[in-house]
Amino acid sequence: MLETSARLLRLLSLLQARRDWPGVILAERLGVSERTVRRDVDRLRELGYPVESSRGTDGGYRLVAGAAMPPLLLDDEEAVAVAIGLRAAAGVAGVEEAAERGAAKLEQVLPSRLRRRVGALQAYTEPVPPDRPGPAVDPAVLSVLAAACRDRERLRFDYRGHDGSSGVRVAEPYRLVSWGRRWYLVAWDVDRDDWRTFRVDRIAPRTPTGPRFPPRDPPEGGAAAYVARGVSSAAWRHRARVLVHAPAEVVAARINPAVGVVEDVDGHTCVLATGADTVNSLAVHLGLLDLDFEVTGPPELVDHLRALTARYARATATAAQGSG
Amino acid sequence: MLETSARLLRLLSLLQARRDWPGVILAERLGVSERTVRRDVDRLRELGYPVESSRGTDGGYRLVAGAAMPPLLLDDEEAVAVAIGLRAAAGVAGVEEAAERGAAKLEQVLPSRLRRRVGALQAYTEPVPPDRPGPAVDPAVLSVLAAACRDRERLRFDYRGHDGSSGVRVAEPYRLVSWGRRWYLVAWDVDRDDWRTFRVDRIAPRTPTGPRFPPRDPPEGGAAAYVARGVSSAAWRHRARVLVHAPAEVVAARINPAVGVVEDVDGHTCVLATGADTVNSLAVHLGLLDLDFEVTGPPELVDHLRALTARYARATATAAQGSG
DNA sequence: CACTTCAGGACAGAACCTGTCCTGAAGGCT
DNA sequence: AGCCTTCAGGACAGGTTCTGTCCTGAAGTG
Repeated sequence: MLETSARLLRLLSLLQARRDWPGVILAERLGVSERTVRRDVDRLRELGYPVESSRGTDGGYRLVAGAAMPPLLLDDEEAVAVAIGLRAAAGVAGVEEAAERGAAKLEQVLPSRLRRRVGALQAYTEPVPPDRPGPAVDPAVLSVLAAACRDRERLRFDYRGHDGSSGVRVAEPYRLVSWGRRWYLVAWDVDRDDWRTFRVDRIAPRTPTGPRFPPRDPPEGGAAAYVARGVSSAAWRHRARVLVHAPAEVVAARINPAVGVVEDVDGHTCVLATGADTVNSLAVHLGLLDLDFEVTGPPELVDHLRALTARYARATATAAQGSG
Repeated sequence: MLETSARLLRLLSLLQARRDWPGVILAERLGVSERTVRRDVDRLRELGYPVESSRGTDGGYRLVAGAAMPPLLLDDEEAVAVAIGLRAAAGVAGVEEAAERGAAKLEQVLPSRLRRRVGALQAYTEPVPPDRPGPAVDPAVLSVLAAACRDRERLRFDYRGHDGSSGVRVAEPYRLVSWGRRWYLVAWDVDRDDWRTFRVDRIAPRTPTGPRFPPRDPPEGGAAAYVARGVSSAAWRHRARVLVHAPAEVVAARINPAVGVVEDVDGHTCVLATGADTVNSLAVHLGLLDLDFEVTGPPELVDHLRALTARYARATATAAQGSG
């Protein structure tokens, strides 16, 4: 009977909406006998959607994850949220194609009143156009790498250099990190006996994975900070080591870890190793520290700081002297 | 027969995956007669999921949006994308609760191999914790406002001021804008005869909506820029009008529109009206212009610029004089 | 006009569904 | 241990639905 099919969907919906349902409540909600509810639960199970049950006080039924994705029964608000979210997911490396497909699938069936709401919510949610996407990353590769991280299994993979050459690397993976537009793998490079960061889009894993390895102390600050330091500094065209007249922890608290590394000197001064894409950015951002500092090099930074000093001096030359 | 239910879900899945299916192909895919396919299509229709059809060459069936959300049949990759997207959607004002519910619903049934993939993809996708959420916005209010914008219908609403008072406003809505953690409505205020920006969380719409109105020239630069100018400047604790020794278009090209307004003076100088939360930020960011400028007030800014100048001068005092 | 496709009735035969009634079993609390 | 809560599932009668086959009708397109 068609009502059987409809009821199965409603049952699935109820089971998705909340964890535990006693059979008698389900029978009330579905308008059938408890025996029929038990039959329906069996039907869901035969369809591949596992329904667990427990007896006794506070017993009941609950839907759990099985081997297959069941149909997703969403209410109006949730459907809107999924539509919004799929738009956002389209910008995430590794899932953009699936997100586009999912979005198309959803929009095809979204009731018009919900589609209007999605349109409203999406309007100007991201007023600045997203950066162009990074290199395509095969989701299967990400999956393999993620599993190796979790299971602490040694990896062997072909790794393409930026010059096009390729070599085999052996590594003990620690974490995957999404930074900016790219995915990175932070791993212990077995041959180099040190931590390394690998671009995921340059990795071609070899199978099978290798033997398991014991956990290792992670890089200082964790994988994200490690990648951030390596990636940002790699991108900088201008670098400097600046003596700051303040304790290291004060300086560290004022900067984003991606901006630089702070090294203590004598407890009340420290060195900030930092950089930027332009010498002006570098010079100006030092001002954001709001702390005294000294720069002795590189020469072009010194020159620019002197020019900036002169500009700031001219800026206030016509202002009244002193102030209340 | 249980197979009827299963087949309906498979049919729904096929119809969601692609636009047009001739009946004979569906019959092959589902392993039934074409007559049964027609019965199944009728069953979907009775369940509230409209299936359109067309006859003749290139005819076939397609699923369209109806009054209700059908079950969403996602493949593995799409399910991962939805899970990722719902996490992202949880940060969007107006849908965070529904997104959390949707995410919980999905994770409850996501097969474990997909859950691991979601975990991998989400790892460090947003290394910086999101700002605390803005005021709750009723999605129904957003929906009403969005519909009024689309249909160009005059609105009447109760509007709470920041001091708690409330008054009735009459406006011709133009756009909804999400800026930072809040939603804004940009509308023509009928009584004030000018554009205004309204905080959506302070709006209580009155029904019914009013008469339609003809389209009006939008605010300069569009609604988002309009909100950006108004909102950023409202938040600034320190403001300044700075004379910049460069043409207005050069200066405008170097700043984010949210940072300030540029007014031409004489073709080769202009005034930048800008601001920041701290006097140091204001002072330092003027340096990012990389252009000569003059500041005559306010006094605390002048003082700080002089202090900054002295700091920059000290910074290079020990460096070698001159450079190649 | 010919070919493509969907729409849907009629029929025989097969299969399924439901509510009722009942026994059995497991979990938790006293 | 006993009692109460819940799920598990068989047996049965009665009723309903489903399927494939066959067919006519209709609409769209070239």
